[in-house]
Amino acid sequence: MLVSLDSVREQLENNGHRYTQTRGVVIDAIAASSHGFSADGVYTSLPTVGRATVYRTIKLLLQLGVLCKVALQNGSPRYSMAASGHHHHVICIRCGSISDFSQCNLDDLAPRLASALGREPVGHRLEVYTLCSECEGSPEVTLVRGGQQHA
Amino acid sequence: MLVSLDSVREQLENNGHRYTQTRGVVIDAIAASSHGFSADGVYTSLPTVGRATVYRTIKLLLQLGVLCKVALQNGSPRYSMAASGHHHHVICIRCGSISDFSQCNLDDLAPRLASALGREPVGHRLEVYTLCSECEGSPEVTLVRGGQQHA
DNA sequence: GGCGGTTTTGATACCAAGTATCACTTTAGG
DNA sequence: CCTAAAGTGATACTTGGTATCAAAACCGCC
Ligand SMILES: [Mn+2]
Ligand SMILES: [Mn+2]
Ligand SMILES: [Zn+2]
Ligand SMILES: [Zn+2]
Repeated sequence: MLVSLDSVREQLENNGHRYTQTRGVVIDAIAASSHGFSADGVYTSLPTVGRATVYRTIKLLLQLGVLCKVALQNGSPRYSMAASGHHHHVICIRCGSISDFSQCNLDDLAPRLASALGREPVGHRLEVYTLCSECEGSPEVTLVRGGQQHA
Repeated sequence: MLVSLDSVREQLENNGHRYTQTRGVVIDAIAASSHGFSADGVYTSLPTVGRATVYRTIKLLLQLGVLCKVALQNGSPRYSMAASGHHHHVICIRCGSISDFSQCNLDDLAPRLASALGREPVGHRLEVYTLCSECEGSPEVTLVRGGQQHA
């Protein structure tokens, strides 16, 4: 929803990949997913698409920068549509929903680290865990396989 | 090496766990490991100890705060002895060696995020990837299964 | 529309990093 | 030494993902 499907198509085609029927199905499912979906969730929601294809498509979209891969606090991987530019993620410890942020003073983190460490960072990962506003009041919901999201 | 084995024993016993023969063997292996070891590496280095026990022991040491678990850039998990206090990790993208840092301006990160997000962070993970000084010059070494370390 | 080369797909098998079970062994303590 | 509790390890299972490879889809060209 939050990303133009046509732009994903362009991303694919501009990089020598085809926008096939099957990829369209997967991408539609991803676009309809909540932030913080699992690969297995996409797979089980699409009985017509093979497991390998779902994982391959997600990997491709990661390479193209269309998706972000993040880790829940327990390490379990989740995906969400990539915001443009460098950013990080806030992840709900209960429902696994993901939101982006970039407004903090992390832009100067890299140079600070460079001087502190005497080496150039070539990348970093920052994930912040919190209880999202939807989850704050509801003590019932538990994070389940596939990533439980709010109704 | 960098941590007192006796203190690990105390940690265990103070928390109602036994310092068994087997745990001693695993902990010795871990203490002798370089920073950034893999569970499987410990397992295969100890033919007398069962796989489940290696993983269980590592899990226990994580719970006790004796070990840190970090992720390589590709997501593969590695472990290292925990420094005391809140800190983060610098990970070599080539050899997987891990060092700690805490001196950056990340202490004020949490409150900044709290106000930026309107929610309290309950935790965060920051991992910085770099090429360690040992790896900087050597174009040969490749990161292999189990975590290739410097000789 | 049909051809043919390239890409993609999906079933299957496999791998990596663990966890659940459960009978057996250790251990601490009396 | 006996016993109850804790720990161990073989085995099977799970989750997340990749390698293979024959079959299917795609694309440009005629
Ligand atoms: Mn993102
Ligand atoms: Mn550490
Ligand atoms: Zn939530
Ligand atoms: Zn290195």
